[in-house]
Order: sequence, then C-alpha cells, then structure tokens
Amino acid sequence: LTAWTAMLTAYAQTGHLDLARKFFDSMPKKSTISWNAMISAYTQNGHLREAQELFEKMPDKNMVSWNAMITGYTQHGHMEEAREMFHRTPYRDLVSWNALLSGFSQSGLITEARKLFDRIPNPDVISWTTMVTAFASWGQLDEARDVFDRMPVRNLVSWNAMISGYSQNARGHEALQLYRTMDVEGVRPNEITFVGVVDACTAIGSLPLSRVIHAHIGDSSLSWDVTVGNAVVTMYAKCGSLHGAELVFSSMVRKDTITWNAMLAAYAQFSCHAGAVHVFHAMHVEGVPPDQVTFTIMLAVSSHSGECKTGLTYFWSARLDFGLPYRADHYRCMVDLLGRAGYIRDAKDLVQSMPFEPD
RNA sequence: ACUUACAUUCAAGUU
Repeated sequence: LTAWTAMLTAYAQTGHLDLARKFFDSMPKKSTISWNAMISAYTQNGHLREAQELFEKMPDKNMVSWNAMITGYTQHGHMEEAREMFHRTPYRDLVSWNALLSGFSQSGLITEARKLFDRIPNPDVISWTTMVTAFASWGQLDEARDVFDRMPVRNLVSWNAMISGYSQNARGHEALQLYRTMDVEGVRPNEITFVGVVDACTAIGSLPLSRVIHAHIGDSSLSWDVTVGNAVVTMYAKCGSLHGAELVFSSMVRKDTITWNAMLAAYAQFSCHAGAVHVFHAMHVEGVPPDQVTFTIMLAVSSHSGECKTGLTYFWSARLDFGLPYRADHYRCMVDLLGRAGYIRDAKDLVQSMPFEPD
C-alpha cells in the first residue's frame, strides 16, 4: 500500500493528474494516507473543486487531510475558504497555523499575518521564518530583519530567506554581509544560499565582484546545481559581461528552460537580436520546450529590432505549436510591436480581443 | 508513502 501511494504521488508530481486518479480509483485498498495523497495531488495542480469533493467523500479524515485543504486554498489565494477550514478543523496543529500564516503572507495581508503570528501558541522555526518572508517579500526589509534577529532558533532556511530578501530588494551589500555572518556562525550554505549570494551581486552590478563570487562558489565542495548556474548566467549579463554569460552557459552540463531563457534575456539586454534568434533555434534543436517567459523575451526582441513579421510568428507559435496560454505581457509586447510597425488598427483589435481587462 | 517556511529566467512607457 505504501508503494502504491508513492506511485500516486509520483504521478501527481510529474503533472499526470489523470493517471494519478486512475491509479487511485483502481487501488484495491485505500488508506487515509492514499486519500490525502490524492487530495494533495489535486490541490498542487490547482484543482480545488475536485480536492474538496474528495475531501468530503473520504471516510476517515485526519489532521493531514484538513491541513492539505487549508494549504490548497492558501496557495491559490482563496483565503476565505482557507480561514473557514482553519476554524472548522477539529485537529488544529502548528502546521495549520503556519499554512494559514503563509497564505496571509502570499496575499500581502501583512497586518493579518502579524496578528495571527501573535496568536500562535508555540511558534516554531517555520512560523518565524514565514514572518521573515512575509515582510521581506513585500519590501519591509527592516521589519524582516528585526524578526530574524529576534528568532529564538534559526535554521538554514531562515538564513536563506533573509539573504534572498535583501537580494530581491536590491540590497546586495546587506545580503553579502549576512552571508559572512552566517559563515562566522558556522552555518553551512546550500545551493539556495548561493543563489541568494549571486543575486546580491546581480543587484550590485559589479563585474569584478561577480568574478569573485563566481570563484567563491566555484571553489565550493558543493556540486553546481542548475539553479546556481542559471543565476550566474544572469549575474554576468546584468553586470555587463555578455561573454561571461556565454561562457558559463556553454559550460553548464545540465540546462533547463530557465537556463535557456536566462541566455535569451542576456542577448535581449545587449540588443543582440541575432544571438537571441540563434539560441531560440538551438533550444528547439535540443528539444527543450519553450515556456511563456521564452516567448515574452522573443516578442520583446522582435519588437525592439523591428522584426514585426517574426514577432507575429512567435506569437502564433506559442499557442499553436506549444499550447501556451497568453499572459498580459505577451499582449503588451504585441501592441508595442504592431504599434511601432504602424499597424495601429490591428493593435487596437488585439487589445479588444484579449481575454482580460486592458490595463 | 500524505499536509506548513527559503531560491534561479520576464515586457512596455518615463528618465
């Protein structure tokens, strides 16, 4: 039964929800854990309706079942439903509190988060770190730092949250300073720490510093993770070295869609239309699937280089060849592209055909 | 084997 449930989770995590459900239905015996796994499979893929249905049908709900539903709602911005579940659960534990807290954080309800935090009976390191993230991700770095300093216990995630918070808010020097403190206190960094440090340099924008940081993480005994490589590609580009970005990019053995997007963005930043087009084709040859970001970059590149026809080709290709839904920025690029080429009427028609409200 | 905290890629306009 444990093996079956593990299989179910594996299907869900690779996006094969339908297979997961078939698997679940065909299981000769089901435990509460398998029901919970199926509910999480639904919530993690945004199918809250189905999750709720299953939750209501399941015979023996436990604490994890209730928490999975709270989390499902918070992670998709349905705070009212999450709140209701939180109040109705007969098994409220620290996970329930933390899940709701994280929901307030993600929705930008910082005041609510703060109030909830004060009511948590025995906040743990996750509760505290969630508060650090809540403040940091809404730009309140000094509040975040205050929470960080007052935490009774810090773990690696707490350090990473604070370091990345600084980096994401263009406070690279403070990020690096905190990284040094972390080192002094003997906390071992991981890949996520390195990404935060690399991003700090990206924010500072200094090429000499980026070489130092590159050497530092290159010397580390930790093997290079694809996300660290991706961050380094961007760091070199943002620090003004397209060549550095290219060198790192080609040295990376493992590349994902983000790696390719980072390289495309580097060419776009340097107005190197030919480079971007070349990488886009190479991506296709290597069989790496483009995503919505890939097309945002390619549309912007086409617009800036006046390649109206090419841009239109990308626009249609995104949906017809790759089944990607359009985001608002794809339309923005297209309006820009058509407008620059003088097709004001078509730009206007496109705006009127959009599935969202124009901003 | 199931639930909670951290990370990498992103458009236009203005300057």
